[in-house]
Amino acid sequence: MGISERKEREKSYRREEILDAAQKVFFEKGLTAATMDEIAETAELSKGTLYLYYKCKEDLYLGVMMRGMQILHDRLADVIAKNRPVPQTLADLAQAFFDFFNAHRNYFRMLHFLQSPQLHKQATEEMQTNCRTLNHQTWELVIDLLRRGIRDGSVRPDLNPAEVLVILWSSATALLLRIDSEDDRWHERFHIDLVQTLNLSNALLFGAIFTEQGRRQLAESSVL
Amino acid sequence: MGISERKEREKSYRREEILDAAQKVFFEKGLTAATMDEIAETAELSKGTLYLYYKCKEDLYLGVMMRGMQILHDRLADVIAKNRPVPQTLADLAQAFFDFFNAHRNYFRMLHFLQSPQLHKQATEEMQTNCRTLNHQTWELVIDLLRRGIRDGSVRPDLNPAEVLVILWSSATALLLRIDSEDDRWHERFHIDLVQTLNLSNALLFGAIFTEQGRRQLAESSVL
DNA sequence: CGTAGAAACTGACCATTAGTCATTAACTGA
DNA sequence: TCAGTTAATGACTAATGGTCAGTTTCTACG
Repeated sequence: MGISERKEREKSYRREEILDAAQKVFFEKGLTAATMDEIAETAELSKGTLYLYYKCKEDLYLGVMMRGMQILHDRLADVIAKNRPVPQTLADLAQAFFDFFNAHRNYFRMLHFLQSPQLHKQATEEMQTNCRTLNHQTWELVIDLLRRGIRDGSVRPDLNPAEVLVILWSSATALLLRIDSEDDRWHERFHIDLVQTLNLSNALLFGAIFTEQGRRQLAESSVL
Repeated sequence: MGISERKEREKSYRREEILDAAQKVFFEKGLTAATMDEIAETAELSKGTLYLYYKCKEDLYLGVMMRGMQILHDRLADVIAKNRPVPQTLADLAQAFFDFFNAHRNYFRMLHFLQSPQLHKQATEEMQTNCRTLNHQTWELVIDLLRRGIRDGSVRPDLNPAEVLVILWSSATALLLRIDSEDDRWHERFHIDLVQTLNLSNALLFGAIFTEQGRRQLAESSVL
């Protein structure tokens, strides 16, 4: 019978509508300053209704955050799907991450929520698991790429791909975070441009994880 | 006249007592879950009195955080004061940071507060400035060391010391943050030990920023 | 139709808590 | 001893996350 299906559709549509409202408010105010009353008003619903669809404020936040994670995942998957040589693909991934950072700054700022137990402790286990699963999927994409690089001789075979991933990912996100919040200060105080520093960091790490052949491949394609 | 001086002493002593109480509560509960009432009770003062000494909850938090930053600063300064060769000193600094992370986990967890405008926006400008100044001082220590390394030929002269600092600092803190909150998950899911990964990260970056001579120096002293 | 029952929705209400301020207590100096 | 200053108090306010009894809307069936 089609009615229960329609109900399901409406229900998940309503969930998305609520996320739309939450996103608007979280983007403007951040987690703490955003209020459930304002989200309810933006969604043109009563506060009580929000709680029929999401257990708590933090779950709403994670819901919005997952949209951002999905966008990032898709962008990176696109890059990998192009199937260019591994070294060039890694450079493209770094660029895609940077593009995501610029195009979706508000989502980027939410991504660190998962990192701090202090903050996400209140979210439901289920929501946290959903986020982490998506995270892991994205990481697996890159790990697979690194494995390919090891097989084709462009990535050092003595390195564990998962270790390489977490090193690249951590240093990139840490520097982007600084670019987001401290770029001016580093410019004034130390006369450096953190975007340039991010490129340097990637160059240093790429140089360290590629084989001689991998470095040659990257240099050739970068020259063009 | 000695009385006004004694009053000053008592005032700053009281400020420290309040920080002691705040520290205890923040360590146990974190910023959000800690309440001013509990801090007041722990300090055996009324809540109103807290606000005579600190403008807001966030200032108290930053006050406690600065204690941690000072400890870290002192540890790193100690290492640098030993005046070992630059490459070995950098390795020692990495180890000292890791030791700080282990010995003062609660302080470490507070350090990321400054990074997120969402969070520290409410703290007074003055308190934020104090924190950043201390931060800069610590960074200057390392930048000076890197300059020395460039002069003595152990660090690549084509790199900007401030850029090298922020790369090393960011990747180290980012990995420590993951070790703190995600070590188990990385172990289970990807079968890697993030502490080992941190060492790998440092090794890769050191290899990339040292000259041939610097790498030799490090290898020699590490062998011992 | 009409109605019983289910599902969706509401907003007044509660509990918690950051921050305030009029009042009180303690101290100082003459 | 006392006027004036400084320190401390805690009842109070406003804001806000979350709840739930009651209302409305929808569905299925006689």
